[in-house]
Amino acid sequence: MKLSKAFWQTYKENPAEAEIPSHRLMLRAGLIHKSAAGIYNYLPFGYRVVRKIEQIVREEMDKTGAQELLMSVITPGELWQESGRWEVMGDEMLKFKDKSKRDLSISPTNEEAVVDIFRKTIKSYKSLPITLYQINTKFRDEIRPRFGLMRGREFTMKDAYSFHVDKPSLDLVYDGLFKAYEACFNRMGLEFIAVEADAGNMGSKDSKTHEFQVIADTGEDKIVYSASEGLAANIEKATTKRANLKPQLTKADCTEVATPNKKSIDEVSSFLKIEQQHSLKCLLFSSVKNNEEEIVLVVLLGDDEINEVKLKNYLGSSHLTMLADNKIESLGLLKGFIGPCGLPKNIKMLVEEHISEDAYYVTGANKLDTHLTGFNLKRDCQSAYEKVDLRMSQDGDLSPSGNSNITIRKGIEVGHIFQLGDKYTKAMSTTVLDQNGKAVYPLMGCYGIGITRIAAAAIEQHHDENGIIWPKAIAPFHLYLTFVGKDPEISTIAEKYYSEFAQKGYEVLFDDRNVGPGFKFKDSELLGLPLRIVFGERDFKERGEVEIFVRRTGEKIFVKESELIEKVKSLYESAL
RNA sequence: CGGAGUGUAGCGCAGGGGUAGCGCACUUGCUUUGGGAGCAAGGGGUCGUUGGUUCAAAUCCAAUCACUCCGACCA
Repeated sequence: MKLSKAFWQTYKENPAEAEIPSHRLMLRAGLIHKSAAGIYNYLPFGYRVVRKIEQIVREEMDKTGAQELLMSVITPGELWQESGRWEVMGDEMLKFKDKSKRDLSISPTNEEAVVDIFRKTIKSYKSLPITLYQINTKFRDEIRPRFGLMRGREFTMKDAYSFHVDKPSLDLVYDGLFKAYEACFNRMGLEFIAVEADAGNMGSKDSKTHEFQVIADTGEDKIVYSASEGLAANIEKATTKRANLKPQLTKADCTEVATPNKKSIDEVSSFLKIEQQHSLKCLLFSSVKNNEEEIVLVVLLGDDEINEVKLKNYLGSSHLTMLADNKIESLGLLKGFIGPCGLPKNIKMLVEEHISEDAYYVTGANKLDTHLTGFNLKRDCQSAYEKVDLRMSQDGDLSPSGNSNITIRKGIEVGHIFQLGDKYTKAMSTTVLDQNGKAVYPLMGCYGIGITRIAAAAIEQHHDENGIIWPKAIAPFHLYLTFVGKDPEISTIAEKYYSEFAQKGYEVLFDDRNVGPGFKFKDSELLGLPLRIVFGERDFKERGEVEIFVRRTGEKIFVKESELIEKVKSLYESAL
């Protein structure tokens, strides 16, 4: 590609709308344009990256025996009504009507559509297992789209669905796709971790589910990680042990103390001069399950945070929110002085596992400006309670065995695989005949990769102050080639090598623009191709040397013209 | 949806009742070629939209829309 003919424009200034590196750099490097909030146009150079990512995913999927198809972007409403998700998906699903008032949606995901295709074709266990996948546009009307391609509303996803007669078959395919995902992200040169995840409302409780997280500081997910124990889990799911826990075991009477206007754990503990871990934090939640509301009191150590995902899973609630202030008041409780004693009857009480039944704590007295000291759960609490793991893991925690420290890293979720069980086949009355001629609901797995999000994640992980540093497998071109100087001889020889490299199979971006060298260098570094080759009047005419610049290391290597092709070959092959 | 903020040229911004501005980008010419060049000449705007106040509104007021950021969602 000759740059003088390319549809490409870079920007010197940072766009005001972009906050994180990938978004900024993709806009500055002329890869994408915003069309509306969370909706982007992919410009030619940006689309090349997307296509490369797609191609790697396609190749690895094909290797597993999965078969590619393409489902319509629009899914008829009746399929969603059949599975029961027309309502469940809520505002996230873009719904509309056609001219005959039929309900339609722009697919946020395709379980319903693929089950419908499946059931029209497959009738026998002999056809199973089978895995179908597509690479297609999805639309999710996110509550808050942000960070460019990182959380767009419209995005490209690879979504795969597998069908099985039994769990061993599902496990086998699941593990195969797990490995295929690892292969994809390795080929793309991404540092990632596969973590145990929360299934959300996708699968049943015993289903396996893993997320593939690209490690990056701007990631929105937290990963709890311990290499030595093979622990890697999304913080939503992770169970870890507290380090340095020193419960207050000296026997004490349960006494009321005045704590005028001291409401937070911070305020109370410093007022009473105690450690925060010797106080109890009491939080009220409203949990909705089967359309019935239940009020739940959660008791945590003072310096712990609640993990709402764990709470929601434990309660099996469909909606979970912190109880609104006016509702707390209507229960006769006082925010800031809530405690486990003297609660209204219909409140369910959950106590975090790390709270010791032998220890004495400070907690709210359910009385204005008053706390209790010397509170012991076994002795002083009248209500029944359940002990549950509900805390958010913290940096400095220990692994579940207690033998090693964990670290918390931030990640960008680029892939997620689930075992769905028979949730959708059952809901949509889809059966196949097994060996005994009996109709059974096939089990399903589903497997997503965020294609366009990967482009952003790769930049988050690989960039510097000058621009993008593409991993070579997904760079829009392999080589950037240009010349510096006015002499026509120098541009002619550069152009000759442009053809020569192209003939050898490289994708070459030839910068033949009539602009100064600084301009070319800045643009090339912003775009971030792995290698830059420069024919400079100075070096080439005086010493017959050509410069090769390695974007990732910043290294400049000078070679004789005769060695150029070999050197580029070896540098390119060894590049990440 | 709650909270905060921004809308003026393609991009980044200034201006603040009376003539629409700057830098970058763009066009033309000449010069320039190893780190986003110089000179000269140009093109480009319903100042987000609608309504109000006023002799006069980009500017004041109101409504509305869009976008960005912080919280519940997810590839």
